[in-house]
Amino acid sequence: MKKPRQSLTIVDIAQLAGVSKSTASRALSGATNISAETRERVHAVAEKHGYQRNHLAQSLRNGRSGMIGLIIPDIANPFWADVARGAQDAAGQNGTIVLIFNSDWDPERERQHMRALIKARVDGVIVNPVHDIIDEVTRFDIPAVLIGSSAIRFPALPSVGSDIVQGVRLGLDLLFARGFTAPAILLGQGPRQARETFINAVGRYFQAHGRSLDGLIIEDSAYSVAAGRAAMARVLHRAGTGPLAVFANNDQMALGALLAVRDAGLRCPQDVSVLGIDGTPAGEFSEPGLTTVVKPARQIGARAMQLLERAIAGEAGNDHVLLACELELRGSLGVASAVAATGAALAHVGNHA
Amino acid sequence: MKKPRQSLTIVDIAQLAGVSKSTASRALSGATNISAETRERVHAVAEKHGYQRNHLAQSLRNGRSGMIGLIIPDIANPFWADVARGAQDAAGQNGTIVLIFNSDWDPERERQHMRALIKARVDGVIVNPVHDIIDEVTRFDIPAVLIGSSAIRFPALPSVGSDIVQGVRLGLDLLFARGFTAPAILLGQGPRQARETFINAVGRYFQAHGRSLDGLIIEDSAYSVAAGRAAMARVLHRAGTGPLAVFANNDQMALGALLAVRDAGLRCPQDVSVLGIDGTPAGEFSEPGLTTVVKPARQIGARAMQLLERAIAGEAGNDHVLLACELELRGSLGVASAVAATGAALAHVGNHA
DNA sequence: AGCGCCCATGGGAACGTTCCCACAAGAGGT
DNA sequence: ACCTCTTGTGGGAACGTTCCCATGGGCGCT
Repeated sequence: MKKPRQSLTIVDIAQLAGVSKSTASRALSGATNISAETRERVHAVAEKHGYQRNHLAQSLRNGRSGMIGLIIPDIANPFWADVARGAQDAAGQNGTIVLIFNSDWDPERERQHMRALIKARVDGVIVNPVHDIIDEVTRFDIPAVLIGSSAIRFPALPSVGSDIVQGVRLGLDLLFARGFTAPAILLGQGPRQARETFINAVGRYFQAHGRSLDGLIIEDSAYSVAAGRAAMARVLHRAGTGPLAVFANNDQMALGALLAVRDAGLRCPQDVSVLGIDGTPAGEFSEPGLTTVVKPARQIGARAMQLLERAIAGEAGNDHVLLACELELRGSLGVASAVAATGAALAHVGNHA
Repeated sequence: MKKPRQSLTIVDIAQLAGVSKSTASRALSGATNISAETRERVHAVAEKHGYQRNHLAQSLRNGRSGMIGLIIPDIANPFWADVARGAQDAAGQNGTIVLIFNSDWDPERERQHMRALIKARVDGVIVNPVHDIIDEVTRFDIPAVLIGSSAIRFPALPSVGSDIVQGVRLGLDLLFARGFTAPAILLGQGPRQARETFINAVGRYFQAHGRSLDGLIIEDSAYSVAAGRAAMARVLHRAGTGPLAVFANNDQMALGALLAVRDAGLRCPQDVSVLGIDGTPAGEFSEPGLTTVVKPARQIGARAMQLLERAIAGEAGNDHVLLACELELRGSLGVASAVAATGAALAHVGNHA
């Protein structure tokens, strides 16, 4: 019953169906110039023997591997997992296979992975660049799409990211509507573009409202729960108590802020309000639930895949797509006026504007 | 400066280095029978021109694609993302590429992905089987390793999973130590093996302690937050108030249980204690933090990869590896004796034993 | 009825690599 | 000095597919 170890080839199928390998190839690849009857027969034989065309040989011959590479920081990070999932779903529709690599924010790893992808002869790559190391991409000039906020540094390549300006506007509109017109800002660490993009968006928003960032509490930190917790402790120390709100540059920091509030013996949202940005699933279960600006992770992956397909097809156009964020309202953001008096924190920063 | 679109081949490199393609191949593949001097020269030329051997051609010729397939339910699920990461890290050490596919718990998708992997000529597969559809694996007899609790249904194939019996023992030991000798049990839904494995482990534990499951509140549910929340509401209804503890068959349900406790106006852990199993990151930020039995997701992936490599190498041995779980102590599990009186729930079930 | 044309098919080359075998040159033994 | 053994190298076949080109038969057109 079981076939011998050696898998059968298209020549075997051709013989079994009584045609040449060329005809069998035409039948299986869905070419036009073949009679319906022959096509059926070949398909029947192939099906019967469980034959699958060798993708390697196919790729080698026609120069298309049907694979694309995806380099992200870490698949175990929920945001990037969602991006990957979006890309995979979009790719799966044409039978394209996605090769996922984790850079771990390490330029050297990124470079190694790039080489591996070139070796594997992927048809294109989607990269969240760690640094300015897109040399490899441009060097082998392979179709590429950039994802994430750092894409802005490479205007020559198409890119997809979340619309941080719009997302920040969403968040600040909500904060302002709730009466928090001088929120503290928690920022991530230095070199990556994300920090820059975020604080610029905040600045632009304030400018549009005839104000400046002067007087706002802006705390530098890092993109982790622990760092956010520590940073928030510093904020609370600086601000005193009162109807304070904080807008963190990612959900991890926001969750840390939640913990810091509790550490200080304060309540959220009664004493301090917290707003995050990302949309991490953990925000659903914190107490209170984290109100946050959710980035369209899955759509970013899907859209990047679409753009890449266009690039591979040679239809140029290096678009820079920014996808809209959405607000997820949970319990961590209260109302400033609900607090008895205009608190110290608000008064403290208010007179600078 | 920039090379023409057509990437250069080993023949070009050979010519440039003044050797034959055979020699160039030997130099690049690290074969032994070649002079050190020639090897250096070829390598230098290859490096200079940014040449990368065509992995497709390589694979086609020597029958090894250097790729393995990984079929998991969903990469966007943190547990499976961790498994994937573990497998990737282990694979990366030999330059093996991991192809990740999401079955979404759908047998039809699983089958499609299996076919895609066969087509891509992967050297082996790691599968978390949705159902009994391992026909495809056995049909094409490709080296395979199973992961997850359903592996037990396919004794002929090597497998890796978490040691549920040990994990449940860990959890119940803790519950018993805290004075909860009759915890309620929240179970996931039917067809999958996980439910069976879990409840059997619980039964075995009780049996070892000279008791039976009779009288325990066992609530059937599904593996989601919403389902866990609803199921916990039913448990609370049945049990009345008191020093109740609940052991859920996954963290999602446990998080739902936390919400249900709050819905009912009760406090955790003062009134009700909750224990989960999985180790989902969201459990860190719930209020209180979720005490849980964490499954060794990353190690499962890594170990499965090792086993698969052995299987590919032909070193048979279909081991069934079970990796130990660990306890993560957070706030959701209290102490029964801390409650004023022996509560109604405990008394209710106690007399059945 | 004859001519050309299209359609279905078959044969061979090619994709880029590795493997097998042959061969030359030098070393070492009798 | 001859034979053998080793070491480095080159030439060709092979992996399984698709593409290009050639061929033959049927059909419509003049």
